[in-house]
Amino acid sequence: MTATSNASSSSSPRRGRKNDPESVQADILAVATREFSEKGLSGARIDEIAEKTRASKRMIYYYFKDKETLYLHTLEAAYQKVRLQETELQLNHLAPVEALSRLVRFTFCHHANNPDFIRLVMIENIHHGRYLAQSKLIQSLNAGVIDALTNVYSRGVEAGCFREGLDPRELHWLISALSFFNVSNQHTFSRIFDWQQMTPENQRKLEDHVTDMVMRYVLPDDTTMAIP
Amino acid sequence: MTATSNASSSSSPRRGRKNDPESVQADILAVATREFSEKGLSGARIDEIAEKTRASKRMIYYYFKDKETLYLHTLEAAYQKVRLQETELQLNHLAPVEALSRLVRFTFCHHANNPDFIRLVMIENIHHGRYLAQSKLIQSLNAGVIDALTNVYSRGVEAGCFREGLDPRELHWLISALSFFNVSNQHTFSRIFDWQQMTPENQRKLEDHVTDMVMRYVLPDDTTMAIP
DNA sequence: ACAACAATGTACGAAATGGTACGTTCAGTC
DNA sequence: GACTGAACGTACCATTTCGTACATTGTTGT
Repeated sequence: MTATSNASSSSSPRRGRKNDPESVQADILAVATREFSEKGLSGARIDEIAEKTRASKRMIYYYFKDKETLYLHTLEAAYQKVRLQETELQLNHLAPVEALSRLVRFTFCHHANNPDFIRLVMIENIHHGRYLAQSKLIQSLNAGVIDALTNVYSRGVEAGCFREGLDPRELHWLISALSFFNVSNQHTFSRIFDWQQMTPENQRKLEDHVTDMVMRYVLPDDTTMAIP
Repeated sequence: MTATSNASSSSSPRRGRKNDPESVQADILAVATREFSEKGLSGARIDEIAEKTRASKRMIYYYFKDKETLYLHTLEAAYQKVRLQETELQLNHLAPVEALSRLVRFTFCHHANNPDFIRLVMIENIHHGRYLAQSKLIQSLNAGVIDALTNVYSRGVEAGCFREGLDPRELHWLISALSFFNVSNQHTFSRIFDWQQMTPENQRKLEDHVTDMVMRYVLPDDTTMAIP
């Protein structure tokens, strides 16, 4: 994210060059991400984004047309970044039980470490997913997650270590719900129940419990517990 | 919620009366609830609330001082309404397993039927729970939920039908997470995974799976499943 | 009946905010 | 080195939006 950066695949060093459009766009997007995720679509201020950017307000409209379009780009970039990290998980060469518990723990930690993304998704849900609906990009990005889980689950069923009859989409729904809620509702939950849930210790506990919960749900009824 | 309503304990019919402050306040609060839960704190417009109210904009500031104060009152009223419904559950005279599954199903359905409340909580979390922190009222309202669950759980442990070592607060966290996510993330989840999760049929399925999941988590390891 | 206070309507002010008009500089091309 | 289009800066406009000043009507106690 330094001054002489370069986006996309083609790397042009841009030594001593004054104009650097890619880096300007990336900078705007980075600032916009923080701003939108902090204040929401209606709460974010273009002027404030402009101030915090190396560029000027004029540039925001030059590259992104609209406040709404900028928001959409922000959302797309956030999903892209997240899904990129997810594909780095190699679950195929792990045994089903280890693969699933690893996936759960990864999702839990990943969400915890990307609160900006979580907040953007919350905000997008407040807007009834209207902007996400406009994005063909995001739709296509997310097929892989279900595929990976379907693979792990069916391997597990075949090996007899998972019970039959579960829908991978619903399984993903459960894992997402627990990992998402951990970040999304941390403030109200902490304050109401006077429980510092974001301390490293309590986060470790919650990660264990969430993993435990998913495994208990998937394992056959007669399995004795020993969750990785 | 008709014109001739009456707030608090003292009931004065207010026949043929022109001024009716209680009803005006209630009306403003009702409209504000819809508006804030739909658009958020920064997205909501006082002028729009005023238009949709029987009263005028002047009255909003007369009774509620601020946009922010109005929002806080809205939040408090929402919590109050919700917790009131929750206390109607009588779990004491049910066996632990039935009591817990009933609590889970109730929470799930309750959240599903009160999307406005869910959205207000989402919005409040976007604001880091700053307004909730100012409200002594809400803090005090919520102790009862944990108490009820603690009671059911410890009865279950004593009867040998629940396993030991679980924290009722964490249990409540898990139940809330699943029930909350079902509403809060319905839009992004439906669109991304092309799954109509809010159809009555899929809601019934999810309710069963959520209940199933909680019960499997709480029941001792050697229990054979037959979830109510 | 009348004072005193609560409740309400109308119109307006001041600041914030999304967006643009217009001009200037940079960098590659012939 | 002139030309062209992309990249960028500055100043500004129009509208929205929160909030209020001021006037008016209703209600209650004595």
